[in-house]
Amino acid sequence: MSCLPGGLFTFRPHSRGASGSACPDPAFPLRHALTRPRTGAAATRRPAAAQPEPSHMRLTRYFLPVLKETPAEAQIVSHRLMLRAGMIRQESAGIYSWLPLGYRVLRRIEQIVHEEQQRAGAIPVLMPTIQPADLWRKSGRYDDYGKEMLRIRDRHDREMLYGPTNEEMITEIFRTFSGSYRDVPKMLYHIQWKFRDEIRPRFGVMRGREFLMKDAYSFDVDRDAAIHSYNVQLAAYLRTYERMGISAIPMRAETGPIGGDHSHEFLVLAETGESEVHYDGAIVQKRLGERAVDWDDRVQLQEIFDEWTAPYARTGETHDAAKFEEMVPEERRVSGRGIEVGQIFYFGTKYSDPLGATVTTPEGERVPVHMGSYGVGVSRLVGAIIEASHDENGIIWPESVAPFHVGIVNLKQGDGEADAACEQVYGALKGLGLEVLYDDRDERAGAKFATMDLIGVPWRVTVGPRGLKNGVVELTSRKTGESREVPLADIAGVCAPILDRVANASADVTI
RNA sequence: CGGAGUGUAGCUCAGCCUGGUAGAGCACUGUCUUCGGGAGGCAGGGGCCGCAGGUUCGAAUCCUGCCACUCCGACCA
Repeated sequence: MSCLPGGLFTFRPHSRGASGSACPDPAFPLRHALTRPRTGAAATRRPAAAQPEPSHMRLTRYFLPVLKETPAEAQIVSHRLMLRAGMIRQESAGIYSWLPLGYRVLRRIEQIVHEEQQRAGAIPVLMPTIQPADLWRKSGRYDDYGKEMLRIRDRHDREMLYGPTNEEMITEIFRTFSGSYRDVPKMLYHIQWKFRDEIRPRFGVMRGREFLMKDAYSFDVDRDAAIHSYNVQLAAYLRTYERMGISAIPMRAETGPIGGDHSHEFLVLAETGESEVHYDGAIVQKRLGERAVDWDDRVQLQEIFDEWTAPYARTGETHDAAKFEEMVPEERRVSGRGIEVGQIFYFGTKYSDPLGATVTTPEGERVPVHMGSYGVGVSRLVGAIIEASHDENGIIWPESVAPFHVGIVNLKQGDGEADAACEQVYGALKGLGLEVLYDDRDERAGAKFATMDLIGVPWRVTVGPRGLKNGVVELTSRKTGESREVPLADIAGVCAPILDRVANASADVTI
């Protein structure tokens, strides 16, 4: 069996249709907005004056090929909505182009993963997509991997492959440059495109052949140290998913030949999920929130691990009905479906042994390093978030991953007063540092509303003659549908909290 | 890889059974009327009917082969 990230994230839907669960958005920003002081990093880190003006934030200049009708091939809701919202285009079975809107979301998710990995102490690298076959012969996996591995030959007839995962390569990198206990602990990660030649790709980006994935690898001198690295990644994942506005529950996973309880899959609850899940309903409410984490504190990280793994939460594979009933009071027992969006794994010396990745201990003994690997399905998350957060009109993006924070709908394009008011709102929101999509097309109101709903922009400012007569515009939440009139001059103040929330958890790191 | 389908305009599809030189809606262009939830009229543009053979006076239509895509299964585990 495969215990490796390369074997993760297959997807099989259970049912079609309605939305599942996403974390509720943070509080509606309208209340108290005018009196609430600006807080957080955003106010200082994004000087408005330094913002260039990308012209593509006006819809007439953007590339947003939305479809009114649903393409025939899309079976599940996230696939349908990604096609309709002009996020992706299929180029071959399981292979997609990311169009501007989809690319924006993908980059946002990727950025959050980068920030949280680095916050937790992992170091970014980038390994190639193409690998030599010899490396895989060394680990013995070249023949094991089968037809899922895309094998190619270069002009000199050398055997190469498009990487389905990178354990071999990262282990070689570590082995080459590290030899002492002083060189550990180390945690390296990369976000790279991978290819698995699935027999039957389906469900859009949820189970493509080419997919973007974060893989982190930890190197430690012994098991205890490796378990700490594992706990660090678990906490980092909790932060990562919370920032994306989704609830991904760590569930005990199969550990294969290594044994122990150190593999967890993170599942987003959604009715269309591929995995059967059983869990203590109380865990859904748990939040790491703004808890200060000392990433070197083994005790604290162990406590976080214990806190999140104590409640019963398992997939169908590891489910134990008797234990479930014993551990969880009946009213909190929940069974449903989930989409796997990450997996963390401690695998000891499985690769360091055959590949000879050792360090010398203070006592002069050469020992193989203890490793773990930690995957996040970056491109898959785009689909998973949509599965967990949509309605009959389209996508409902959590603020943190939304392609645009605010959309402006001009109800009477070409009308001097409406145009001027839109420009004023547009300028004010951009000035804050928010990313704004201004629908300046000469379209009817209904078409503009439908587009904004479909692409899931979390906040919409509606500007029309009716409101302007009273000097107000309308601010509407995509998620709740709740609206409120805002004096034109106050729009920036009212929207400021959005930026605070979005930038709130953003770490001071660069790639 | 087994089974079942589908390839016709940018998208959703009809036409194929029963061969006679290609259609609708949406989208697009122009125009008029509309204008707070995907409006309506008029006038236009757009297709080597997946590819290659074959049958026929004549093929989108019938036959053969190939290719691509989709669905079910197996696979992922």
